[in-house]
Formats: sequence, structure tokens, C-alpha cells
Amino acid sequence: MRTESKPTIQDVAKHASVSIATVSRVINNQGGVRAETEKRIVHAIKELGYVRNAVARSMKKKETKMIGIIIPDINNPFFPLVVSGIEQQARKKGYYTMLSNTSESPIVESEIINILVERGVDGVVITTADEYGKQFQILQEQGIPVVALDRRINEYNFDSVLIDNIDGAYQATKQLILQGHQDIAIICGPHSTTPGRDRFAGYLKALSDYEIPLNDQFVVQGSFSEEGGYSATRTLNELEVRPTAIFSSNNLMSIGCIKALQDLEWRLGEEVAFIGFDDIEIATFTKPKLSVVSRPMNALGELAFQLLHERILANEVFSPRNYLLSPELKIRESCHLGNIRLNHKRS
Amino acid sequence: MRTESKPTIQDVAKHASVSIATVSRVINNQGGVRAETEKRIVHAIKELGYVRNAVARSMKKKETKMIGIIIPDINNPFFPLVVSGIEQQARKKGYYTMLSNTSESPIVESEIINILVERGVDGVVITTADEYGKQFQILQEQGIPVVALDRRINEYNFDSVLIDNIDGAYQATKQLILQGHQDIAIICGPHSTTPGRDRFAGYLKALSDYEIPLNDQFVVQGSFSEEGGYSATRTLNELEVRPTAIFSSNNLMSIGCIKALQDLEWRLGEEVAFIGFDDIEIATFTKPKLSVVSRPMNALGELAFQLLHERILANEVFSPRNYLLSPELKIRESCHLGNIRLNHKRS
DNA sequence: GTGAAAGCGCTAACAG
DNA sequence: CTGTTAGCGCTTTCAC
Repeated sequence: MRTESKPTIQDVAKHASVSIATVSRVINNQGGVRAETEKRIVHAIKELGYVRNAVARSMKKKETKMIGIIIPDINNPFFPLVVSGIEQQARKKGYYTMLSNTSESPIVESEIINILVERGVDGVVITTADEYGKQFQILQEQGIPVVALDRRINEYNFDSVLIDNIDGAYQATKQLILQGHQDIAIICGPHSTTPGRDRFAGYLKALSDYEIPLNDQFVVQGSFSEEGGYSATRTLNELEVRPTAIFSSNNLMSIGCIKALQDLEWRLGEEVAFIGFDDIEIATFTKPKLSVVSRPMNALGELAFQLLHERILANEVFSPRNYLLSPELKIRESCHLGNIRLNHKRS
Repeated sequence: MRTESKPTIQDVAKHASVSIATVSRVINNQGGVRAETEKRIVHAIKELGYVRNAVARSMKKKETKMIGIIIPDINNPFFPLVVSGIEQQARKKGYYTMLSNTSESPIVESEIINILVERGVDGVVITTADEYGKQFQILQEQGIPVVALDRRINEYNFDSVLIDNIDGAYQATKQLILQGHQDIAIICGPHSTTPGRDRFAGYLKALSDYEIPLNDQFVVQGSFSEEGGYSATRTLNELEVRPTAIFSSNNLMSIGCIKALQDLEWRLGEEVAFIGFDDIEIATFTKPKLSVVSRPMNALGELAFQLLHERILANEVFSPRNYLLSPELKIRESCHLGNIRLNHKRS
């Protein structure tokens, strides 16, 4: 039912025999219009099926009440949870959120940033796919408020809401050590990302604090994906001396790891202990249940929006705020090995 | 670093000593500009940090190259997967997608639709939270192409891409029957939704085809959520005669159901068989592995965008296309009961 | 209370 | 090849 062309404020004005200025007043509830006139206008709006054109409006007002959210992987359940937190707060303050997914592609990310800037979003919350990229330049130039979420953005002074990844990994590794493990492997994420690097650092720190020498063979790399965790676990399985415990750096990797364990018949909880970064749905369905490092997703999102909002409202420039939220170690069952003996070759 | 105010095409023109028309030609790669002039303009653009204002542009062009995607639950993994399919196709055709989440709230949905219309999206793909609502009126009036995805929209002639829910549920139930089950319970979703109703219909049809009388006690209701599945399962567990098999209508409900089974120590695969609608991550981590009805998420999304795109491009009005994709039954381990005896009181 | 008119930044004829 | 100009639909003074 393609109508001729959408009715404009002009049409409404004509229909109600008033000027467009008066119609505008009514549309925006500015008052100062005689009740009778208003009624006529409201009637005309209904009759014509008029809808205010937000594009034209933004053009005058120089604000869009839209904020962009850019995430790297919509299929990683972590992000939808964070997004919910942002949305919730944004809605309260009358902002509309546009969510975009880069699928970890710096190119796509760059395109999206450009589109958002062109469309004049009032601010953006981003978990970047490329910490060192130049794609943020334009945001900075245009003076658009940005909050970096979960992944640091180097060389730009944006606000940030991050997780203390070092601490999280440290706690997990420490827990494993206290359970008597010495041969602890880590499935690392890409070192090109803050979380990848930091979680490795936390692992290292725990080993060092408890004077356990680092065994290079127990450090395997992968992308933050199921496949990454799967193949890393296979690698680990082929070692002459297999680790007695595995720390996985990311939720998707954990899934891949557990799948591999099953496929390889490398018995979780009997032959190998496990702690993963991020809580996952399957954690309580495996046997034994998985111990994990859990992040406050909702809080992360809420805080991010709050910071963004403050900056949108602010007139002056002020220095960046950097928040570091603490993850929580959720000990379930997978981190100790019952009565099965550990290798302890080195002790 | 809030700049004075963003540079416009005017500023660029002045800076390069040309007219705005020429700048516009360069910006839009329309050619017909002397190389030397172009270079000067490009230089000016760089120098000033100019970015084309898409708001103003859309205002002239009457197209935004944006399509809106509205989903009811971003935390249900089904939707991100569908969204990926849409995004992928949209990107190929030069469209940018704005994703919005209604959290199953008709009110929020209505607001979002209004915002999208005001912003002049070229089309919208929607999985509605309210099949019978009036919120679509505005889309129809404005002649904005709409594709209903996964949930039918009644009383409006939009294109639709749905799943054959009846068939999916039928297959699942039939499978259970063929395994020898007679006491088959169904955990239903809300009857206010197409999937809720249709899946129940498929269940009914299978029972009827195999001449198994319907037992009202085996039909329990719940919302499409983990909680819904959990409490429904508890209800089932309290029956004097418990079912020997459960068909769960939705992925989240399946998770809740399995959790309840664990908590109640109602042994999956021994005391009760299970098939769920939608494949879920945990399906292969439970013991036994869960049999499920699986939907082609990606195909669903791709097709939806394709239909939308055709309509955006079309000038004439043509009648709605309705697609019904078939789900696939993935038989794993949870639908037979090994050598445990079935009730068979009625046989 | 209401209206006239000046743009917001851009595109697209239409002239040169 | 390049410039002039007329809007797109709306908000917002400034008059009446």
C-alpha cells in the first residue's frame, strides 16, 4: 500500500488551516497553542497518518538520541548479556540503541564506525576487534563520546570499562595450584587482544608466585572460538606428559575444549581438571560441573552507558575514566581431581 | 576534543576554492571532475576532517540504506544466529542493519517501530512480540516493506519466513511414539504466539495419528524461558503417573527442563526420554545427548533479507510471499529409554 | 496564540 | 568540467 508520498508537516498544516510552526509546536508538546487549534491539528495528523520525520528533525537539532553499540561477536553469549545492560539504561534515559556486529573483522568495524558517525550518533560503546587500529580517529576528530568496553583501546583517551583479566586468570590458576596441580596448561586467546594477553599474564603470575616453572608446552594458542579451544586441547592431548589441569581463556574456547575432551576420551575430573574464563550455559550440565571465572556482564553494560551518557551531556572536556571490574571465581566441581593421582614429576 | 562544529561541504568548498556541487561530485564518486581539482578537494577533506553528513543526505535522497531488525530476545541464541544470516546478506547489498531487542515487550516493540519509521528505515525484519498488535499499522501506512520472521503477523499482508512448527513438533512426537512411548508430555510455549500454538498442534496431530489419547495432565504451559521449562517440569514430576517422555517447545525451555530433571533426580534417558525444539549448545554435553528439532537459522535470516530487498527495490505492489522452511529432526540419544520399562498402563 | 521566514547540509537539475 | 540554485522536512527566532 505504497502511499503517494509521506505526508509532511506542510500537509498537516494545510489540512488544519494553520501554519507549520503551530503544527511543530503541537508535535513537540511545547504548549502555547489554543486547545481548539490543537484539537484540529491532532485530528489532521491522525487523518493523514502523519509521522514526524526524525531525519529532518536531527538535521536541525544536531542530536539524534541514538547511540551505537559495536560488538565483535553476536553469537558469543557474553555480548548479548552486556548489550542488555546497556539497552536497559539507555532506554531509561530516552536513548535508542543501534547494535552492530563486526564478526571480529577490523574492516567491518571501520565501516560501521563511519556509518555511525555519518548518521550522527550521540555516542558509541565499542568492544573493538582491533585495539591498535586507526578507525577511531574519526570518532575522536568529530568529538563523539566513546566508551571502550571489555577491550582497551590504545592511543586514544576514551573512557573504558574493563574486566580485571589478570586477576581473574590469577585466581583460577591459583585455585588449580592449591588443589595440588603442577602441570597446568593454558589455552590462550590471541595476544593481539587485551583479554588474550592479560589472562596469560595472570596465569604466569600465579605460577611464578607459587614457584612453579613455566612449561612452554602447556601454553597453547587459539582464536577466541570453539574451534580454537578444540584444537588447542588436541595439541595438549598429544603431549608425552599431559597436563593435569587446563585453564581456558574464553567461553567459546571452553566449549571447544570440553568437546575435545569428550571426543578424545580424556576424562574431565578424573584425568584432567578444568577452569574456564566466563560462565557458560553448559557449565552446570557437564559432569563434573565446570568451575569458572565469571564476569558481571550486566554491570559492565550499565556502567558503560552511564559513562557515555555523562560525556554526552557534558560540555567541557574531562579526562578519561577507567574502570576495572573484578570477576568472580565460581568454584563448582571441575577443578579438583578426586582421588586420582597427579603427575608430580617435578615435586 | 569537541571541535568547534563539524565541517560541512561548504567549508570544504571554500577551502578548495570550488563550489559545493563539485565537492559533492567528488564525495559521491560521480566522476566528471578534473583530476587536479579532485586532488585539491580530497586534500581539503583530509585537512578539515570532513565527514559527509548522512542525515542531510538521507533527507534529500529519501532512502537511508538502513534496515531495522527487531527481535524479541537477544539472549536467546536462536536470534543472534538468524541475525547473522540477515546481516551477511544485507552487507553484500550495501545495507546497514540496526538491531533492536524488545525483550518480548509489546510496548517496547511499538516504540522501536515508531523510531525506525521516524528514522526512515528502508525496511524491517521483525519477529514480533505481539502478533495481534496494532503497532504494524504505521509500517503499512508508510508503505515500509516488512518481513515477518519466525512469527506470523496476522491481519497484515507482510511477507513471511516461517518454520513449519507443526511438522517439527509432529516429527518429534512421532519419534517418541515410535520408540514405544505412550505417556508423552509437552511443555508448551505461550498460545499467544504462532510457534506456541503450532508446536502444540503438531504434538496433538501425532498423538491422534497414532491413536494415543490426549492426557490433559501431560500438557503444561510456560513462557518461552528457562524458568518456564523449569517449573513445567516440576509440575510434570508431581503427577501420580509421570510421563515417560517429554517434548519441550523451545530451546530455553529445554534448558530449564534439563536443569529441573537434574535437580529432581528424575533420570534423563532412564526414567524419562526427551526431545526439544531447537538445537542448543548443551545438547551434546548432557548424558545422554539430547535429540532435537533443529531449525535452519542462517537460511531463515538470509531468505528474510532477500525478500525484503526485493520489496525495497520493487516499485509496484505485489502480493505477499510466505515461506515455510522445514526443520530437521536430529536424533541423538535422549529419545529412547534403553531397557527401562515404560508405563504402558493404557496399552 | 499564531505565522513568516531563515536555514540545517546535502543532492540534483540546469546553466554556462 | 564547474557553478548556481532550488528544495528535502523540520525547528526556531522574530514579528504581528
